[in-house]
Amino acid sequence: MDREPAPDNFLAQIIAADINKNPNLKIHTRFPPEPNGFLHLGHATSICLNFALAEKFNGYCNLRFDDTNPEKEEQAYADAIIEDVTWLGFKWYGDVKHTSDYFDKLYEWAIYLIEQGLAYVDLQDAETVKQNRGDFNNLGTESPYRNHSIDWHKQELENMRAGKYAENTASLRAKIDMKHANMNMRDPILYRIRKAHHHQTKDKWCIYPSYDFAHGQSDALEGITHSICTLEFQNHRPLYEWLLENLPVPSKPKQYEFARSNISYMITSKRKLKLLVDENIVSDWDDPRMPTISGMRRRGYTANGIKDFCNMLSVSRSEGSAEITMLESCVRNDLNNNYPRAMAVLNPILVKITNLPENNIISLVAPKHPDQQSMGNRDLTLTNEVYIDRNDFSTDSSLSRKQFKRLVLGDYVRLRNAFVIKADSIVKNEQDEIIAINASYVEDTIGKKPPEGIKPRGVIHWVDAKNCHNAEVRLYDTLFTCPNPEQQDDFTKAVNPNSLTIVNAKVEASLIDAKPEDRFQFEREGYFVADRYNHQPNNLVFNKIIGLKDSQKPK
RNA sequence: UGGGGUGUAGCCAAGCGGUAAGGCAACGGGUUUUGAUCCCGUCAUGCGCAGGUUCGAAUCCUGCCACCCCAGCCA
Repeated sequence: MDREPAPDNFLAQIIAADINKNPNLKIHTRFPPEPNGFLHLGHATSICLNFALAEKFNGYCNLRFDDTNPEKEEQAYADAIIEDVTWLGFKWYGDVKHTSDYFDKLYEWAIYLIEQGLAYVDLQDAETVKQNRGDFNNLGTESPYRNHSIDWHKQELENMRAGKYAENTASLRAKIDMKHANMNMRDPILYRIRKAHHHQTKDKWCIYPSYDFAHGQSDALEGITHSICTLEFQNHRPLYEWLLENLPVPSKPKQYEFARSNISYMITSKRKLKLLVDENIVSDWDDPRMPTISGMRRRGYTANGIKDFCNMLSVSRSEGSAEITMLESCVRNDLNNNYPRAMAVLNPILVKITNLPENNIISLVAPKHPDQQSMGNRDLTLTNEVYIDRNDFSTDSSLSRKQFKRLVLGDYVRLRNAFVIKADSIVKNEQDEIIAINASYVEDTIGKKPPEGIKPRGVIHWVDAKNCHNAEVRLYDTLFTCPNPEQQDDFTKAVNPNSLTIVNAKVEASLIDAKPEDRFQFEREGYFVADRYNHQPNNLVFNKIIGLKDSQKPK
């Protein structure tokens, strides 16, 4: 349970050194999602990193929506992101921020740059701009508008803002170097025309700042000290710094990049995730098989399990793919330590205990957790009819005790939290299928060792057939059959046809009190959660979160 | 192809010139009324490769190799 604290990652080391140099430094990070989709596991690592770093160094972490592209963004996504971050258990500093909160300031700075001779309006269309940028092997060529007068550029920027130009026919560009080896420095676009409705600024603007022109300045405006992003932005850092250097910004944040890991058997490409939803391969973005935060939540993964995983992954600059077993281990660990046990039979077969009177009801008390008495107990009843799992019974008496620690015809087994029984005979239907087992119980074995000579093969779970509930149980497996679906030519071909199986189970009586999102370990089966949306007192629905670790040897 | 990055066990990863942490996985064994948990143990003469510097190199130098990112008015 108590893992070694992870050693400081390279970012924590950088921050520690910065604080060492300047003891008054107040660390300020930020998580800056674009509200254009649902958050997934990849975002979780970024969230955990930013919030954890701020907390570790007694600083702050902002939540800022990077909303510079009105065509892709929606308030509904922003709302979902807020819900996810909150569910993970993080509290951002102050109000939720938006890059769009700074549009006025950004526009002012655009004019400033023109006045400094460092930006210009280019009236070439998008295609021409692209052509003239050159490529890895060919230098770019300067725009004919590049050296027009400052006043001309100021006027044209005003014209852009006033809506006098169509989309892609004019843009504001930084005047840097069309021969730069870094393509991002070849007079990057600062403002482009988008005649679209923005979920925050409505119809106030028809020109929008690019990511590059907005991000660093927003960081500076918020007093961000360490601006952490993923590796693909490395090539943007020189531009990030160029802008902060040439603008009268109130602070000088520093950008650092880290590698975001892929996880085996998962995809985190937004486009591909969307395809799964659109093609009805999954029910929605929060389908329990999805790697989205909301999907994992509905699946029953715990926020602490996910956070432990992000911590365990650590932070580096080398990209790779983590095994899903790491995530599962963290989730299982949290679930094992902190959630109560119950019994549920997924594939029931009736056992009649023939030496127990018909109307006899035995009351039993079982701990909710084997090693955490503080969780208390639960009540169970036991009558002459119980259900056990079909897989826990065999007529093959040649099975060794080691191979099959369950009920075998003619042998003994203990019913978990109850007495020892012996299977005496089976009942078959016309199709020659076993429909019931006749058994007898061994007296005085509740909470006690059986008498000499009686050695139960093992312990199996059960539910009282006369006092239990039906429940729909949804069993999940990985959404993909291969470990690297993202690398496949057609990832939909790797979709696991058996990623969802629904069974009708019998669950112990106490589970009638389960509330949506309550989690349990169904003993010997795994961890389950009452479905967030479909579970009701008159319609019990449980999702399998994850199985128990199973060291059973292959037969 | 020009530029920017990264290579330590099956996977993630520490290591910052003094003789390879930790976790996941796997495999042995012990405890156990969950084939779980828990506990013990095993698991890199080796750090992408080849040279060099040094008493000493995963760490420094040189040269290779592999992989990732960049040629959106996306972020």
